[in-house]
Amino acid sequence: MPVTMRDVALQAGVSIKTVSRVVNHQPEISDATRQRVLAVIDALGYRPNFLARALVTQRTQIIGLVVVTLDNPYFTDIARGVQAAGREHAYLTFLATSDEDPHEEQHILESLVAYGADGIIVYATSFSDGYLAQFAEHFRPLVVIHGLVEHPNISHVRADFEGGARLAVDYLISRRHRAIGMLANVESPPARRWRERGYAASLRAHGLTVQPDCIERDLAKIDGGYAATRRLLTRHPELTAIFAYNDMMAIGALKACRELGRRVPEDCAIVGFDDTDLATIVIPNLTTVRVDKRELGRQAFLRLLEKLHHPDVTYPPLVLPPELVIRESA
Amino acid sequence: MPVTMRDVALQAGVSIKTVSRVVNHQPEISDATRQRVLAVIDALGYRPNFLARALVTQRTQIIGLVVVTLDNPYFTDIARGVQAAGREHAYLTFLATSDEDPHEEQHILESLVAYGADGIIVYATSFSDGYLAQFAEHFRPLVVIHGLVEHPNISHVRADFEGGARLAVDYLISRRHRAIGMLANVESPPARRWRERGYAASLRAHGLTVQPDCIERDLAKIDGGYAATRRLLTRHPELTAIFAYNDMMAIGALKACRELGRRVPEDCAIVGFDDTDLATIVIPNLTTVRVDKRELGRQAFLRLLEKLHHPDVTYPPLVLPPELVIRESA
DNA sequence: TAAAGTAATGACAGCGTTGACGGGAAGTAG
DNA sequence: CTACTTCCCGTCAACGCTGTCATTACTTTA
Repeated sequence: MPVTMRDVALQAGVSIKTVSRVVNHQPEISDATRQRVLAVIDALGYRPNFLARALVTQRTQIIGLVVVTLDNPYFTDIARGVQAAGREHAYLTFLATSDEDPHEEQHILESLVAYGADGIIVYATSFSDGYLAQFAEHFRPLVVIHGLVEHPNISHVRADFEGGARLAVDYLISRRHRAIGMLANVESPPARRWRERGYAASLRAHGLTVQPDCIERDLAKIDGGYAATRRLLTRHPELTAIFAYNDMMAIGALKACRELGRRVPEDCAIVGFDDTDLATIVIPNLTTVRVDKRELGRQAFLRLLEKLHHPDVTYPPLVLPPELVIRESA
Repeated sequence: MPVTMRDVALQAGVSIKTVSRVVNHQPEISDATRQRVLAVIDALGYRPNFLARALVTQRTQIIGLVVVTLDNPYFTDIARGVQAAGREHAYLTFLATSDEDPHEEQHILESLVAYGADGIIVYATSFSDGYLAQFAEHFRPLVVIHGLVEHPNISHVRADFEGGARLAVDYLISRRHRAIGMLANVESPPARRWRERGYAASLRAHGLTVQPDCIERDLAKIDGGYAATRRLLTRHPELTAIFAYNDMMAIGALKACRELGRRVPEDCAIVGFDDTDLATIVIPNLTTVRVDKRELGRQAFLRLLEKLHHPDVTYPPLVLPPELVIRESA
């Protein structure tokens, strides 16, 4: 059914190779035959078969992007950054989500290599660290966003979460808050608790003591933020401010405060993280730490491209600086 | 670098075909050789090359899903539905966004067929209608969500937008609203104005006149909803209710009302559409028309699967019934 | 005028896999 | 003991394309 080069070649009275040359814009061909072949291609509706091409060239011009979930606009923004950058360099981005299922994540990675993706960008989840190390062993260019695994095949890109957290907490302290709680992600293993380290560092830097039970953990979603805030505020009613793991949790906190009759920011200031689009649709608008998500995605792609062209060169991790965005919630 | 079947075959002392049989779980093989081959596969870290396989079998087990944007959670939910259903049937879903660029959308479709996607699911945009018709001509199974083009290669899945709109407006009328405005999508060509038809039908059914300039158009985003509402409410201060094209526009309307000093729902009731996750994070929570987005995605995939197995059978469009969700904004 | 390009095309092999078919060994039946 | 199965495995071609090299037909240069 599908039209192949052979069909075109037969019809145009040239060799398959000549058709190939036309399709690939190779110069060593006369204008006359080029036109003739082009005409036949058009008439027959020929489309090159990338699979076959990829099989021989060993390059697919496809890169894979694996993220945990698309629920959080944070990830869709990153995806957009990657896709846009990829597009500019004639790469097609294959976006796949594991839906928080580590098993599925593995499956996706395997499929990606089986289909010959030229490179892969992974947003690291707590689950994948161990697996990634071993995966990098048998796979080519890999860029990990917010990853921890050191490996020559892996390039790293991240935002300075710790610095961002300091920004947030410093600000709260500058606004005379002394009892500041934190909403953390239960799923973060110790090594990934950058925000918590920033939170603690800021408190200490201002002579405040860090109380571990002022950090409440839950899923990094709206519901998790809601539940965590209720628990935190019942245990520590004296808190006047909360620093949240991300905007999702901050929004949950907002909801909890409303239910508990605490005005935001008067009775309880709230600072989020990521500066997703959600930050400006809730009331009060979220004061939050902005991460340039598109840039993160873009840089991830560029790093990948770099690795694609120069497989042996190793770059230091790229770290993007976050920025505090002051709005209404704190 | 990559390990091929040939390598495994050599190492195991069997033919390539035998390795192939093991990899594909074919029965006609003795347990002894199977174990031996398996051992070598493991030792060498062999991974089958899907590209090569696809080239000969003419099936990739990949389906493409093309949506306009991932900004609106509406689309990510649909994507999840498709991916989940695909997973169950051993299909990998390739999600691609055109970012509202019709040219890019075309490019994506072409790439998808070039890479041999077994089928494609497209969420129709106003731009693609004409192109899709012609595309369907030279491409196999295609499922279009909310599409209009009739073609034997195309299956249709949609939600009953018109019915949903009637639900919303009927409800507003039952709450004694008589002056009801609507926020519409500028980009919808007449044929796709299901919601507007539902809106008009409901008004008429209740003996109310439809005033065309009570329908204000803008981009179907938060900002668009905001701007449209400001225009609408200055032109028609008498309106006591607004039916919005989707939740995004409804959220924009919420913001506009707040700025204009109109309380929601007391001074101006607002009904959204889609029931995305955003509906419950804004204040007041959005009364909206629920569309089962995951189910929409799931059904789209199932339709595709059906077409894959029985290319000639044609099914009538599948239409999902929406449902009114009453919350706080109306 | 012969030697040496140069430009345009074709022949051929191979990318890694599978489908179709073939054949030998072992088992079963007559 | 022959004939017919069944089981296991191998050979070969092909999927649609590109890289390499050979070939032909002209030019150009000394």
